[in-house]
Amino acid sequence: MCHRGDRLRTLTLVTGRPTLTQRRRDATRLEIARTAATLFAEQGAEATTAEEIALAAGISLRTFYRYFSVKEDAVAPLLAAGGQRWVDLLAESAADLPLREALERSAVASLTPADDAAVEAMHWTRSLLRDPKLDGTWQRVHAGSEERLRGVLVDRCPAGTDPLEIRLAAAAATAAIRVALEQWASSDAPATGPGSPQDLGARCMRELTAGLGLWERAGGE
Amino acid sequence: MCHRGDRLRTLTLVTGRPTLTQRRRDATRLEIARTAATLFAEQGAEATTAEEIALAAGISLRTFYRYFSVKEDAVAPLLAAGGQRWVDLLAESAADLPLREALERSAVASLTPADDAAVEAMHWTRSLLRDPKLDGTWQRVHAGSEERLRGVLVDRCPAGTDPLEIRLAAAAATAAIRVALEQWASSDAPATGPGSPQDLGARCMRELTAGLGLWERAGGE
DNA sequence: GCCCATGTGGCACGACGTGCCAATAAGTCT
DNA sequence: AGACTTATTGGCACGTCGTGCCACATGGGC
Repeated sequence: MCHRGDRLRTLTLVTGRPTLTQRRRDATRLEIARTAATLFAEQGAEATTAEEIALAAGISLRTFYRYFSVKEDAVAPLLAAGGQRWVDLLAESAADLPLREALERSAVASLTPADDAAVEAMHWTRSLLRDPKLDGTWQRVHAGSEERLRGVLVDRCPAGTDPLEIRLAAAAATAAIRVALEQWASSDAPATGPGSPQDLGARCMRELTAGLGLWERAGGE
Repeated sequence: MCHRGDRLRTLTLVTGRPTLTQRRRDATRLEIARTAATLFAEQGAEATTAEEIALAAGISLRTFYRYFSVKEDAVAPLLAAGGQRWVDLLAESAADLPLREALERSAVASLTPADDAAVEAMHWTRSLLRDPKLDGTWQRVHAGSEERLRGVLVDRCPAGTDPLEIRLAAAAATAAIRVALEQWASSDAPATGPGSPQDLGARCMRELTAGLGLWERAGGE
């Protein structure tokens, strides 16, 4: 009745950190993701076989499919990192900041590359976004972001807020990020300055969230 | 130098109608789609093989893949019909009607079932929408709608309108329809009345398009 | 009748993703 | 330390997917 897994899960609750093995899993996940991103950028996702990725990452094909259930999803951790950062920033943002403001600020912040590595990551993202085979993965990543965003919004809004309004707000904000990144990826604009993701993101976010009814009822004032 | 295909294409331009063979193709396409929808609704897309659909539709597996490049896309014509109707209605709508109004009216109209067959079609749509395997197809259908919508919007806006604004308007409107239909599909609400697609659609459309800058500049006053 | 374009079926093939089992690595307990 | 349990890995086989290729049928224009 008392399995080892339970104890580990308890440990996680106590220390507030994932297990060692769990962190190892995430590390290899990331390593596979980087390997896959390189190959996808070089020759396209279509021409890259799952076995190729697996061998390049130093694992067997079977193990690869234990980390990712679909070949294209191998780059999902990379594509999802930005969105993850976004909702994390929002969740940590000051509670007295108007929600709409907080939403836009965290979005812009997450779209602003902090260092050279982040700039490079954005250029990887661009080439991945241009690959039609990775469209499905890209959509799935956004669906995930939207869902997590909804969770955060629920926490910041008074209980009993119309779920549809929250859903619409999450959809609008996610669409803003999506359009901004797709627009940037299809252009030749640099990673910073006019035409950059944070520039487009701010404009898109402002327009798409301007008419939402959620702000009136749940300002967070 | 003068192939038969050229003549047929010319014919199409003259009569304004698709070729006979083209219409036949579309007819079988629809028949396959209906067959697939039935099977998917019965046993789920996962458990349905492409060969099964093909045989049930009276064609070979090889021919099936000449009509649809992906198994799940076999139901795309059904899922796309509503969106198609939507942008068609918008394109035909009175040019002096304010654009935002026209957008909402055509959306609601396309979401309102005209007869019993349409009601039944909506219930099919619901069960298809609940199948996680069909998510990708659903997204692709919406991407297609969004693109056609952009085309119509470009026509109705003065030349030189900021493409980003048009893109945002198309994204917002498409998101409204998507959210409305997904919300309805995940509920038990009937096809008409409160909680129905046209009810939700109107609310979603109003909120999501309220803050767009496109209307100020291109009212169609 | 012939001709040519298009649509169809059959077959083989590489790739995908999964179930299963045996071998190994990692972590726990005494 | 050693015995024991649990998680992770690799290998193999299997069904399905989607495509390239070729041979055959249909159907309309000459």
